[in-house]
Amino acid sequence: MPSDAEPAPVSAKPPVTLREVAAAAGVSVATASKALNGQGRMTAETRERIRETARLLGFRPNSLAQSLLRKRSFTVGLLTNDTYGRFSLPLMAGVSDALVDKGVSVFLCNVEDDQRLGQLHVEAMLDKRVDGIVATGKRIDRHLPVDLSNLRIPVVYAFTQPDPGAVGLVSDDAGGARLAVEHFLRLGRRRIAHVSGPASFAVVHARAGAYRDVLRENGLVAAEPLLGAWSEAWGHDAVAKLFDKAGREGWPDAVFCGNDQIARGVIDALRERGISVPDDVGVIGFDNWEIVAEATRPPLTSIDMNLASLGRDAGLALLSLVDGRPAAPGVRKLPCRLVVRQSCGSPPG
Amino acid sequence: MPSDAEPAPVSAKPPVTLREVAAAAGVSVATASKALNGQGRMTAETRERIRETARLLGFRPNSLAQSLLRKRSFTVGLLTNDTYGRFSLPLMAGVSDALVDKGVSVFLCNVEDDQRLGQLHVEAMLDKRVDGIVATGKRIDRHLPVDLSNLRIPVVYAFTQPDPGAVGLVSDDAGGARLAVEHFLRLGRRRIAHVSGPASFAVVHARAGAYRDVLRENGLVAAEPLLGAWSEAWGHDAVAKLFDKAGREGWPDAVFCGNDQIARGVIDALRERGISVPDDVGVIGFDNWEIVAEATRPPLTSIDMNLASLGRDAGLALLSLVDGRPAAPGVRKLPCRLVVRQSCGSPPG
DNA sequence: TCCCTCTGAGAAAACCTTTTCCCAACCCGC
DNA sequence: GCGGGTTGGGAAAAGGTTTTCTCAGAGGGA
Repeated sequence: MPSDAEPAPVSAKPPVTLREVAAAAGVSVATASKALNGQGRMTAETRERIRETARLLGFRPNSLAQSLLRKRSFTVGLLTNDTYGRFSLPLMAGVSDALVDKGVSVFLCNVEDDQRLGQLHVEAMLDKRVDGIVATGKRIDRHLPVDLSNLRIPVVYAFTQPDPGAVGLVSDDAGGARLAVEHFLRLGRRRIAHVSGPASFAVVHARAGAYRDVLRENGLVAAEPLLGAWSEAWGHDAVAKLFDKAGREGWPDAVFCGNDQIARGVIDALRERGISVPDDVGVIGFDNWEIVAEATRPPLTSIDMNLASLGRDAGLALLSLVDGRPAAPGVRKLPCRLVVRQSCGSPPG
Repeated sequence: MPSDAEPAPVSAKPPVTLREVAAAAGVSVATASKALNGQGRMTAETRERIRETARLLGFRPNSLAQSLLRKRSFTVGLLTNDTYGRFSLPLMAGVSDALVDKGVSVFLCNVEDDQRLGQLHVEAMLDKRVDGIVATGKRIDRHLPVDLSNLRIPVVYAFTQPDPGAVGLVSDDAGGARLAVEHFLRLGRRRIAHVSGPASFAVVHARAGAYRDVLRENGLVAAEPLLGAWSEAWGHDAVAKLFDKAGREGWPDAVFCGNDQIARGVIDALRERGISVPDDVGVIGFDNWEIVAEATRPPLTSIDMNLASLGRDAGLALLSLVDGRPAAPGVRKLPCRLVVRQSCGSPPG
């Protein structure tokens, strides 16, 4: 067997180093480095020759060595406790998106609600010298089970409770609720009910507050919000409470729901009662969880929290901090967006 | 103002190095390193003193420096094109879980279906000297938009189409379908229909094949599977096709659905027709997407693909390869699991 | 011819850790 | 006291890159 037929074990071939490039180009590593980075002074001819050599050899600088020297790893950690990622994943995608273009990679750290796991991940990240951390979670009003307050590196909190004095980004839930209720009002709806999740969630109060405010500003009285669970079943129950009573004229003509699952339950329960959506009652959800919103009959108008965009902003804010540009501490609220489908009908006339 | 009141800019304090530990303990860095790693020979007293010093100073070895030397970064990349992560996220959590305990961190790389983005992420990972890559996606029968076939590092494919000769892990869809159909048979159901997704998906054929096989093995004739979309709406339509015909005796007494959304549509459509689930018809879904399966009325029995466990296996397989232990190439199928809820009823009698 | 300045490029330190080799001192038996 | 083995610990190289400093030579003016 001719020896050149022997398949080279690909995995054994080490990456080409700067030293090899320099040798091939007949210069020192210093010159090679400078040539590739556009630093130093040399003839254009020399620089181009080195660059060409590097290209030919497929040279790529060892990021580890660079990081060691520059004290910047171009790496950040993304901490989350939202295993099933309904909220986290778009957010994570946003963070990653914003950073990959700047050559920054993202460590995924799922800490569940486990202190030990959190500790483990944070230490691993610190050891790997991440430049910063984005902390995110499934609830805006809860801390992750880790203490990030005394780290040597910047931390940005996105869609989770920030430490005091830290930089946090969350959705503007009150603003989102406003969009929903004002949409109803524009459509001529006047008897607007609000069905939401458990009182233990801060967002429930933020949204209910805005619901009341908008109605009051328009000279209407808000009904007491119905608080329950974040589930379809609660949507069913709420409809029973709202509509199973004498006097059709007392019925709401619109229901603003705390999330899309509740809205789905509401819509299904209304259909079962022969009440038409959107003709008799308009329904708006929250979260714009497409897979749910598009499966309701009719498809659900909903409030989108723009989580991907929130993630991008968080990524950029972190980068800013890493680069030493100070950011205003405190919580910044990012606007929501109304996504109109068919559960509210058209304006009258 | 006394100078000690001046708040030290926390972010400026650099991490403590081995050199500092050595100096504080009055030994050389070599000795310090050996003391902390349990290498070399020295008096127990010396070793303990160094360890204590390190603990006091909060020394943590710089992973970058270690990686540079060991040519192992204890870092892997996780490539996915499943932005909304219904399948990816449990899988990713599994990979991360399996690896964090071994000190290995995971780079999250969302490539959408974008070649450029894929290229960008792969190069970033290679530059950062990841030890290996787990590739995953939203479809078992599609490639990611990146070429991973000639990398210097090992690659494991999980829940996505592997390159020829590579190591791949997927769910055993045929086995899962078998579990479902056999469950129906155990419950005494005999006229079992199959409603599934588009014919363009490989899993549709795998599951349909197993459906036919099990029925044949039991001396029953399989109806032609109804192929459509992965949606609730298609579940509704399919029920119309199956049940809106003369002769109640021709109706199925069980429907095996290709995913939980279809199953949900089927259950809703049956209820609207006054057909009882599970009394008249049993329904089984696929994916065990809890948020859907638990919201159907009655809650949906479904097939779980054990994706978290698949992710763990993929992580461990990759680690194996990284450590130089060869793995059998080819696709390994991991068993699914039947999750019984209330949509199939109890055994007769 | 001499001195000065500028140009192009290299040597070496630095980043932090691990590991190999080496050395000095000590103990033992003879 | 001496040779040999053992013990405790240090010096130095290695890993790949960047950056600062240095230097040789060329060019120009007097």
